[in-house]
Amino acid sequence: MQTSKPTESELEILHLLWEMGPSTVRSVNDSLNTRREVGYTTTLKLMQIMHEKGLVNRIEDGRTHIYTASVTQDATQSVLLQQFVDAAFRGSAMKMVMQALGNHEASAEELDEIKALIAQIEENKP
Amino acid sequence: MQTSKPTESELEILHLLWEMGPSTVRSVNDSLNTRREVGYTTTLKLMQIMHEKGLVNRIEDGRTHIYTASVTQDATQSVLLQQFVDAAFRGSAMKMVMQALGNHEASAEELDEIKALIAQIEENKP
DNA sequence: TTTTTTCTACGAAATTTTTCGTAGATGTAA
DNA sequence: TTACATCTACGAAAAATTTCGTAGAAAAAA
Repeated sequence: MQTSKPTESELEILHLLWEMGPSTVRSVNDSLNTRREVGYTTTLKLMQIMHEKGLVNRIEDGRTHIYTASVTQDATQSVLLQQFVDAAFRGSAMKMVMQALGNHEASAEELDEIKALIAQIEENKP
Repeated sequence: MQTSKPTESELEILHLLWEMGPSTVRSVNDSLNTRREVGYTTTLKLMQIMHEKGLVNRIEDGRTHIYTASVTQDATQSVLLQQFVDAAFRGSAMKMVMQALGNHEASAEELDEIKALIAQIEENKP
């Protein structure tokens, strides 16, 4: 069940749905507009397209529709990550990780988290 | 000097230029065609656009043009990575790294590399 | 020299993504 | 009830990206 890759705008909406849970077009549009100006029917159309693609579910509540993401954040990010690594790093996830670690100012806690994860991976395959 | 974000097709060509060094449109198109079918003038047009955007340099060698990438692989990947992390992980590079490490089967050597990098980062800011 | 191949320039078609206007239905306020 | 606000559906414009055809110049082959 390969979830189709969302476009950038669709991804923005997915993030809001993951964050806010079941939402109307109105509330999604309101949230979007705290970041940038978008017309209501623009958001509506996008969410209709996402529904056609199966990225979101919707139920009718009287006259309005309530939308929820039908793909999980983890699965979506996993697909996007894979495609990004292929396109930008020619498939080398490790090179990408190294670049990310190098660029980014990681806190001590974050580094500890990563070390713990690495230790765990190493345990599972000696 | 922020290098403009290349599109996916442009990125594909940049990878070839990074790999092959100075190249003609012909040789870039030949390489592309080992992966998928692309018309010669399609590649030509793309490289002309990339030249306008400043993504590549070119010099004339008689009738033909020789192209080279004018942006480095590291700088480009850095820009792309930043934008990808923003769009797909809401800015959390560490979450992305964790996901990448979790998804990907990393070899012992690769994990060692990462551990070394982390150790180095920790040294530089105690 | 004539023909054929190979190059760039250029414009525009085709495709994908984003944006919005309009219409019609339904609910809400006056 | 009438006027106004809000919702979906729909089509299509606008913008960004990708693709390719044609023309004309220059080189290579015949």
